[in-house]
Amino acid sequence: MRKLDPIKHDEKRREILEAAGRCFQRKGFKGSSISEICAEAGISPGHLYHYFGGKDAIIVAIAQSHLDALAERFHKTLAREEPIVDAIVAEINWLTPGDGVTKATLLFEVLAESTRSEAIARDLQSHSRSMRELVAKLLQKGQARGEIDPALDPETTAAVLISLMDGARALALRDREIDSHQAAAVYDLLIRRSVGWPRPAPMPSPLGDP
Amino acid sequence: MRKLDPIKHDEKRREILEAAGRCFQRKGFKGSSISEICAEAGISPGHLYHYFGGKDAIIVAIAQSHLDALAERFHKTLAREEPIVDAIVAEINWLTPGDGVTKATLLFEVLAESTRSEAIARDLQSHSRSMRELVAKLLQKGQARGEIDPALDPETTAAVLISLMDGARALALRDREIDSHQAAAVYDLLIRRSVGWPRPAPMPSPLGDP
Amino acid sequence: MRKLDPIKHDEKRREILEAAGRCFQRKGFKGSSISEICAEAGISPGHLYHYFGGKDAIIVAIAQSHLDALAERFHKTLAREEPIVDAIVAEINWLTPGDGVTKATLLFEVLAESTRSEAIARDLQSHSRSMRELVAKLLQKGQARGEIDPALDPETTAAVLISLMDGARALALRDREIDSHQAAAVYDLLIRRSVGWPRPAPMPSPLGDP
Amino acid sequence: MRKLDPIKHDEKRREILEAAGRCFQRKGFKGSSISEICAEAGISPGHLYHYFGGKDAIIVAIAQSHLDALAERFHKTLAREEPIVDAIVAEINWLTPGDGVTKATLLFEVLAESTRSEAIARDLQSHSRSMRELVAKLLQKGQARGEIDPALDPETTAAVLISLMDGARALALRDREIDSHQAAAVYDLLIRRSVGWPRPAPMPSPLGDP
DNA sequence: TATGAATGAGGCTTCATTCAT
DNA sequence: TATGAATGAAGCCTCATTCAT
Repeated sequence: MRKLDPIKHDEKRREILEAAGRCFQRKGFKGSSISEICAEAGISPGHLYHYFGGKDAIIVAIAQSHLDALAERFHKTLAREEPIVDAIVAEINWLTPGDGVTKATLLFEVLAESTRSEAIARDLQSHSRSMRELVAKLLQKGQARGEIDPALDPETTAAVLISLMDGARALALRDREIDSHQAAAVYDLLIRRSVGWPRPAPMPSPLGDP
Repeated sequence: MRKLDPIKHDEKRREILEAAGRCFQRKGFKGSSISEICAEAGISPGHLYHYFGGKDAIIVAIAQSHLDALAERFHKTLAREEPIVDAIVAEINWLTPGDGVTKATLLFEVLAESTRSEAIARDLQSHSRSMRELVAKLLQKGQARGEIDPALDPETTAAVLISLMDGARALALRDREIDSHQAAAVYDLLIRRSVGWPRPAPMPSPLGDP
Repeated sequence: MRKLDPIKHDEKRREILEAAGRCFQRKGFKGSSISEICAEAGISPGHLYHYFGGKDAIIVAIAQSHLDALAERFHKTLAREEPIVDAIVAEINWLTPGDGVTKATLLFEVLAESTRSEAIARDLQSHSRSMRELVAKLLQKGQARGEIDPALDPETTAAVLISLMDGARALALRDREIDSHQAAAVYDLLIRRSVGWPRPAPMPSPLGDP
Repeated sequence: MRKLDPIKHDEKRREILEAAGRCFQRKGFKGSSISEICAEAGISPGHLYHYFGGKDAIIVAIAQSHLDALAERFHKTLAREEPIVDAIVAEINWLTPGDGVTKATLLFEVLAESTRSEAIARDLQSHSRSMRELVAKLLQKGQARGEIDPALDPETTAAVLISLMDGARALALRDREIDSHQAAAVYDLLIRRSVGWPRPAPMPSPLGDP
């Protein structure tokens, strides 16, 4: 009846969300049942409905919180004030080790679900927009400093750079036999060579050019 | 006495698979029910089990056939005998128009499911491996011709290039407000600058450098 | 907070079991559907699964409880401390009236099912063993008292005597036109003459012998 | 359209019936599906309906043919013209070896089903009646010859003796650890002592009586 | 005679959700 | 706040049966 402790309430909500996240990672959104989530969270099914309006609400909340978590990670990396290119490379480096599968699953779940759920689509897009704007701003700063090719449209380039991270996640699932450090090195090179400025000098052709 | 046309049998199987594909695209693997699929295919629920052992078998078959379709598209593009870089860029260009959402959904569904289904994981990886090997071979050819940076490891580079296509698909869902042609141009530039050889000369800074 | 009455839980379980027992008696194990059982028990189909893991679990539980019931009846009869032979005869007498059909059905269902279900086979055999051992002990006592032929192996004889009760149940189904009291009298005579000791004197032939 | 060969027709029917019998033995009446039976018989489901009106018809036919087989066995034993008591003992001896389980299953299936199917109930009772009458006649003959206790009602005694065989089948399922030969010996003794005439002299007490 | 495609009802079970306590 | 009993719709699948060939 009375809100005894709104802080505890939020904490419980978070606990449930974490339990749900583990379930969803293992079995997917539709594959996880409310009772599985309750078991994982150690609460009763009835109780769960004090914290969430229904399964869809949980899914939306998980999608949000997962996107939040990714954004937060990214913000922390950016906070180190390195050149933006280094930050992106660092993110991709973080993705590549063996637990890439685990890290990637939920995002693809969210991407797929964004196709069906208007709410998730909105979340996804607003998150992406804010990350994109952040990156764009840094790119502009880099352009001002002469570190980034000024010919690039910051917004579009930002979107593409971010999409590279999704690609790296896909790679973790697709090519489990590819050495992750080598892959990271290729990404690094790919990014530096393409957006960097002044463009790195062409390496002398191994065949020798006159 | 009369063994009835195994051709018709295969055709029906394909029909059902197509119906299932449409459902899965709309509602996802777990979100599509057998009866929805049957309705879409215009058959009775019982009948479906003459053609597939169960829902999982359908999902696996769809995953396979979707990956096959993607591979086939890619092969066709490669068959044009352009430089590999152009082929990849062309693929990404194909992805970018407005129906990108539709084109992307099933792949993410498959990526997510590969986390849970051993069979799908195997399919995904073998498909990826064969695409990767193909691209790697072309990269080597390009290196021999002096079109591709010889410093790059072909296999790893191939994996990364392919992952760019997945990234482009993610971009279609994430950033629906980004102009797809501009994005394609950025991808193009990104790829050419990084793997191309002889490295394109640094463009003169638009700001003018002394 | 409040763990709800485990007693009520058990009671409900028993209620469902009783409903299932009635269904199984009417239609057999495989012939009774979960929804029939639910209707008989007055609960919803979903609810049944809070109490039983599945239909097989119900069948096993019914088999157990039916065997328990038979054993209990037998124990009560034995508790009257009559000679063992009288007890067996009394049991057979109880079986013979017109409702013999009803009484016999479930047992044959269990016997047939014991062929297919390892769990039921185990139950059946452990129940039989314990009844057999009980009877064997009483036979030994009878042998000590000179009431039972000491040449008989108690264990084997016990098994055979118990099997007579199954036979009597079969008779109820096979020969509905046979007078049950007469049959009981023949069983009585059969048992007394064969295991009794001192052997009853040969009756004088009614035809008279010189 | 035309009955090409009524003999072949009957033969096929028998083949199907045998296949069905094997299925029913393994899985029971309700537990065996038409398609299992078809697979076992090596025919198509549609074809089966040229020989039988439906599953129930097959069950009834199997029940009949199983009862027929049992009766035939019994007739053959009786044809040896031994005393009736020896014949019954021989039957029980045949039942007791280790494959008793296999031999018993179908009969219990039939007994249980006779509770639900009027047709099977009729079959069962008419078979039992005819066996009973046969045995009764032999008992009367034995009484005339002074081999059987003349005090026994032939019809009722016959029913009871036949029920002993059912009991022996139950014993095979209930008490798999009981030595079957010993059990057979006890049955033998049980029958001889009870219906035999002149009654075997009381054996001297092993303890010695004054 | 023989096949196997086709049906649709119904079986078992799971699930999201609600409600009394 | 917390429980778990309770519901009934729906999901996957199997089945007996029919029909065109």
